[in-house]
Amino acid sequence: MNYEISKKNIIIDAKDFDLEQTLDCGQAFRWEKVGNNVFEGIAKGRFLRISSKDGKIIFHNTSLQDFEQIWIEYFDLDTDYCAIKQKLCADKTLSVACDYAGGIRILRQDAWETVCSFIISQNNNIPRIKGIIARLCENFGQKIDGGYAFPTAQALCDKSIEDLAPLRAGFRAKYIIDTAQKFADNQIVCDEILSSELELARNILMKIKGVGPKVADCALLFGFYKLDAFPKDVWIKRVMEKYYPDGLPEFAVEYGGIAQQYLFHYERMVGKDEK
DNA sequence: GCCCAGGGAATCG
DNA sequence: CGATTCCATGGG
Repeated sequence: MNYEISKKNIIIDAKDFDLEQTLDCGQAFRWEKVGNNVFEGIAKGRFLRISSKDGKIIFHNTSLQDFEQIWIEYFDLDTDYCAIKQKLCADKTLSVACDYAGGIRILRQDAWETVCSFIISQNNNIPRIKGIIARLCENFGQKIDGGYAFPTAQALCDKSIEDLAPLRAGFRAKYIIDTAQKFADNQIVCDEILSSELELARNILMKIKGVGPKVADCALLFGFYKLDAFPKDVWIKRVMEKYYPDGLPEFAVEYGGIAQQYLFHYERMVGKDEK
């Protein structure tokens, strides 16, 4: 990973990395756009301000240690997205979709945080999901420099539905508590899921109340880095009927999750363009 | 199989 | 403006 250090900032090439596409695409819910090409958020218990300018990405006020130990992994900077895109773009539709959304990177987020977040995401919209998660962190997360960390499973496992009332999470509150208990007492072991193949990993996660196929696949893609996980929401179901009635082309399956992201945003952009 | 849960955003009339 | 629709999952 090539970088340069300028004052307290770390700067990299923004090749295959669009901040807005990556941070505002519904894979993570704790990033806020605070200006043109400037985002702030908290991940892995750290606050970060990150911006882009003139083909560069700038990690503000970041130590080399945090960059190397946290952010390279989180933003998946050692993965060659150019090569993956080349593979996927052999398909015509994917090639067009890639032109719209080719700057998306799949973040390597915390597994527990991701499962919990996508349970909250079910039957819900992004602004409200962000609100519930923000209140979850403020109420139960550790105070850190710049905000609140995502609460641990241990911090939530002994809570009642009434305790979670301030979140206004609705019927999802009971699922959050059930999930926290399963993570806290090792009924769910992240390492087992990480080392399992997609189908098995899915079945493990779906033992959690509130985790169906869609939530499981989102968690596996965004929290367990299973790039072949292919979450099917209503948008993607439409895309599949329209372009791939017989399924994704075989060569795209191993990177199905990345393809899903390109197609998802392509379809939504086209919808907006038509208006 | 069908309806509902709990809520706010988006869209419609 | 108010009314309606949307959304993923589990339980009755």
